[in-house]
Amino acid sequence: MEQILAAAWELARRDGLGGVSLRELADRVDLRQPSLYSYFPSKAELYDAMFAQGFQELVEERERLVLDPDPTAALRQGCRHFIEFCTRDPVRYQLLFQHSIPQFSPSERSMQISRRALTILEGWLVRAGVTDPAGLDLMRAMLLGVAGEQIANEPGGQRWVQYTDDLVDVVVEVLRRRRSGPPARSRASRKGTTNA
Amino acid sequence: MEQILAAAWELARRDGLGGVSLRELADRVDLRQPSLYSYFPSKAELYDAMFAQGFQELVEERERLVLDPDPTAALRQGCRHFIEFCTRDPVRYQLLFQHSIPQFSPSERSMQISRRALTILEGWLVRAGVTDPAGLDLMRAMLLGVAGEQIANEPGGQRWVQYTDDLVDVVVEVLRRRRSGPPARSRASRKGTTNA
DNA sequence: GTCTATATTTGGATAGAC
DNA sequence: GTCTATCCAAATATAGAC
Repeated sequence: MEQILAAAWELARRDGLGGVSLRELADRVDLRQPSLYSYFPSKAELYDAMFAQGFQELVEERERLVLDPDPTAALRQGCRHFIEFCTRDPVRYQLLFQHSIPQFSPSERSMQISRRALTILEGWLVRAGVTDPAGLDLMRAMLLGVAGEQIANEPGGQRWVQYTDDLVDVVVEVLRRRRSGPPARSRASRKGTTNA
Repeated sequence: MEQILAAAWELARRDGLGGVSLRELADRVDLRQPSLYSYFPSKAELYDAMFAQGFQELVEERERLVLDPDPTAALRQGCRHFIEFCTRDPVRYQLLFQHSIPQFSPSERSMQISRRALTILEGWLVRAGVTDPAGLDLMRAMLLGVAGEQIANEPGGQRWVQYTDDLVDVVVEVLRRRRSGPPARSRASRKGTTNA
């Protein structure tokens, strides 16, 4: 079962997520194709297991991180790890963070694991003084944006990744500004906001 | 031909990009399936035409924008439009900005159109005082991150979109800091940088 | 350019014996 | 749980007449 999942990841890395075929998957683990149905009632459930496993890995790696005592440094560290986690395995990134397999949507059980990962990030943010829920949204969007561009345009490189720390700092700063600063500028009250 | 592309987009929105079938596409335009091969030598070329059309739309919409005289306001405006452009049509976003059809990669002709779109964004940045090439990279990453999260988690909503202006400010701020600040802090020289 | 007819491949999934 | 055998559906693509 573990072997099946491992082989599925291998195939996904070679042929793309959608290109995983149960026939070849069975071959890889020395089974006949129908035998896979003893493990997964459908292909969608295979994807679901991969999804759960991916987030499980993220959670475990995050729990294993030895974080700096300084909360801001710890946050930077956690964010760098996340970017590295994404770029390390683009296919996993695709399954976990892009909804690129239309016939699959994660089960409730899998969603719970993904929420555990999110909760950890939230903890880092709170400890760094970011309590605004917007902080979580912004940070996620930013990190996924950086990871996505890095993967799409320069897999394995550093061109985007190198800015992670700076981006984290500034996002924290913006959120701090929104909290303490002048009553957050609304779109309407700002100069030059009209579109088209 | 125009009709074929329009029908293809409709199908893509309904069944996903990968789910576009030439049979049904032919039906929609009152043709038999093999007749499509008079228009496109392969399905990949159909995707390529859609890709080119999508970026063509972006370029034209950008050229039609009436921008604020203040360069920073104009930049924000352009970025807001981009986010709106992405969220308006998630499938188009997927084809243009995620590489989610493995068997397709854009032709040189299509890439040229996409580069025209990028050049416009670059112009906005330069006029707003961002000349560092990293500015373009970061801005793209941020915008795609926001659009992606918005589409994935709350299609049609504003939860992420509302931070667009702030993110633009973040990017500008990061670049300003790197330009003027102390000789850009390297990862190694910073406190608490060790991972794991 | 468009048609009919068909080739060819490849999926996921099921039935039923062992 | 695993197998053999098979089903069924769907897809892209080609051949050749009109």
